[in-house]
Amino acid sequence: MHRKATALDVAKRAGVSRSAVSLVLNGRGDGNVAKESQDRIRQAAAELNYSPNAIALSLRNQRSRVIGIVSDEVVTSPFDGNIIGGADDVARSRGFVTVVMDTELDASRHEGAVETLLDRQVDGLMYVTVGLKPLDVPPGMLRVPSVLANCYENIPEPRLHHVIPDEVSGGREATEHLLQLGHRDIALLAGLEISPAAPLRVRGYRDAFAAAGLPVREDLVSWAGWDIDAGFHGAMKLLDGVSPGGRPTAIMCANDRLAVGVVLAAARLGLSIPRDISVMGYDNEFRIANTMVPALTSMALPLREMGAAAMTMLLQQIEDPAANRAPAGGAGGAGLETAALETMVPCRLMVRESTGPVPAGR
Amino acid sequence: MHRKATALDVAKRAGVSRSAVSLVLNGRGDGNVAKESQDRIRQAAAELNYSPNAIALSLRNQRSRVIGIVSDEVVTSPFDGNIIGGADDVARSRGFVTVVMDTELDASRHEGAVETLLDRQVDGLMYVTVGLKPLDVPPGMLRVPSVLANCYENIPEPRLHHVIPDEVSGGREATEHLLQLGHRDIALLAGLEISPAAPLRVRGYRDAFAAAGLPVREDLVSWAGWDIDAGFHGAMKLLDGVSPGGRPTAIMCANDRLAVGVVLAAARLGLSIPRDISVMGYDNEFRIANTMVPALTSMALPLREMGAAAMTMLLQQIEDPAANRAPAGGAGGAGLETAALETMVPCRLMVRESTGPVPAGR
DNA sequence: TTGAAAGCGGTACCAC
DNA sequence: GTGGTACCGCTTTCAA
Repeated sequence: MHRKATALDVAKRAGVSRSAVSLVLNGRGDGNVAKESQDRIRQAAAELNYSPNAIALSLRNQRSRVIGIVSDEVVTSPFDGNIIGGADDVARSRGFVTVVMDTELDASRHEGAVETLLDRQVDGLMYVTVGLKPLDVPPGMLRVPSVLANCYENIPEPRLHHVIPDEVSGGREATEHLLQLGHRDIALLAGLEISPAAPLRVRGYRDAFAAAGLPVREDLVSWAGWDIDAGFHGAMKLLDGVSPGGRPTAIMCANDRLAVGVVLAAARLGLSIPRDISVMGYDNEFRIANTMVPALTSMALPLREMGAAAMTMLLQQIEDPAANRAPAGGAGGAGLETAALETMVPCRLMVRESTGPVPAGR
Repeated sequence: MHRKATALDVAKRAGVSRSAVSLVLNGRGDGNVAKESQDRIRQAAAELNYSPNAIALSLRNQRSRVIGIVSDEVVTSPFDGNIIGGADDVARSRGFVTVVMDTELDASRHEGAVETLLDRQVDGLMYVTVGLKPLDVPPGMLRVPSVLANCYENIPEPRLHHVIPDEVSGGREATEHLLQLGHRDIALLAGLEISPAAPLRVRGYRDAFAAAGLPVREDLVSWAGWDIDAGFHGAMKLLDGVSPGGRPTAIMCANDRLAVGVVLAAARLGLSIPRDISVMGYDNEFRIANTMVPALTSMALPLREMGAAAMTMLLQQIEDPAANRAPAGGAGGAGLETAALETMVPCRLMVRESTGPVPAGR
């Protein structure tokens, strides 16, 4: 439990000055320090297990090579953690480390988390949410390079870049998958209307029908909720007591949990999936979609890609401050700043066993 | 986007010295600084929006009031995030902040994460895992106060305190719940034998039978796995084609996902839950156990309590270095160190709708 | 080729 | 009651 070795300890052991240690260990030894001294320094450092004090470095260099990630509940909820995984991959590959602070959905803590991180000299900030949502950006985020992942500024002139999934085409491609299988009576359990993602997925559903020149059966579209029981009851309403000819041949769900409920309802009713009815999920939740019986066809959110894209933009801003930020309402701008970018990452269709051709005769 | 105000800026504006600023803003003004100066200092600080640079503070004070949390995959997996939530609650209430680093199950990154945190002067470290498991403690953790949550040192003389759930009594109480409902033929889908938690839950199951003076039907116990499909196939094996009199009246599952599979299988077979058969989950997974149809009776892991308990022990060590750490193999010990403690937190039974009395005639 | 010294932003001790 | 100054660990400039 000894004090950690400092550069001075290394210098003493090698019989040189602190400056020499600094130069050598930062690769600027050649031309400045004698070869012999270099070897002694490196050896002393190894023997003492020396690594520089990152705090002192940050203070001196005014940058920390740390990226702060603030999240509403990515750590504590079961969802969307891979955004952070993807972001961290990119950060590490470029010599940065990420630290995460979770505010457990308490909006009053967002700003404090940002200030805490700022006081510790983070070089950049990333805000990540569970589920697509608008965000009131904590003011501190405007003081350093920052990006948003899975959320966006809900104002006319956004100031920060953001990366979100392309929910409309996700919804459209999911629907197209079913249309291609011959389905026409495709019910939609649409999540909750007040959530930002759900209406976009519904729009994609409508777009697919429109592009195919087919009408949407409005009686088959409902705002169900997001959970297993909502899927169950939604499916019962669609299927229970309805004649085989009258019921939908496919049910598209706004997430996998709804789909679990649908599959459960179908089982209760003695309906076989996908023979009697196809079921489509959304989110491709790990260890749910792929382990259901039958395994769920689902639309995967590009979580890791989103995190990676957001981190890439952030590091770009940090390392090339010229390409920095959008005009902040016009006042004080240097005039050369670029507008805030919206990056939409496409979703990926995962075809599994819960979808199949439309039953004969339909 | 100006440089942040420093104590010197405040001092100039208030017409005093840096020392005065420091004293006043740290509450030691009275008796040292004139009331008038105090007011001017406070006002200047407010006007400049001054907050001290945490990096400089850490360097000066040799402590940061930051707790580093390293995890194998709590951030990026769907599980056990509430351990961190509970830990963070306690840390914040005592004026510390937590930062989390997730290594995504890559053991080669554990040590690097610890060193990174150590280089940033964290005052303490906590290691958190998804699922109970043994841990090779990264050596760096022995250099500052540290605790383990949901994991433990698998060696004869552990050096760090750890907090884990009481899986044996969890398994026992779950089984007792079913026994009390009159069940005797209770199947067990036991997870995976190689995972540390599963055998403990099984032991609890056996303990409950033993305490009741009842025999365990070994043909009903199987290592199924952890996922929905495993639960489904396990249940089919127990129920499909078996006469009503020959099948178990209850199925206890080592987690909720298995239970989902069991419910699904029962639905396929036209069996009603809990009328024909009771199903018991484990973990009380949020938005799975409580939203299943029927809602699952489950054994809740005390995640928040575990995190809170671990953080409480950690802060205790930090603030009272006397009560510091267990003997590290005997060498160099000062003789007064306490042994590493194991804290077991009880699980909580959540009774819902998937369990009921044993069917008449059984 | 090397070492001395300044400074990053604070705190705390010590003269005045 | 006040301000000067050393120091935390490191990098960088400059003089020797």
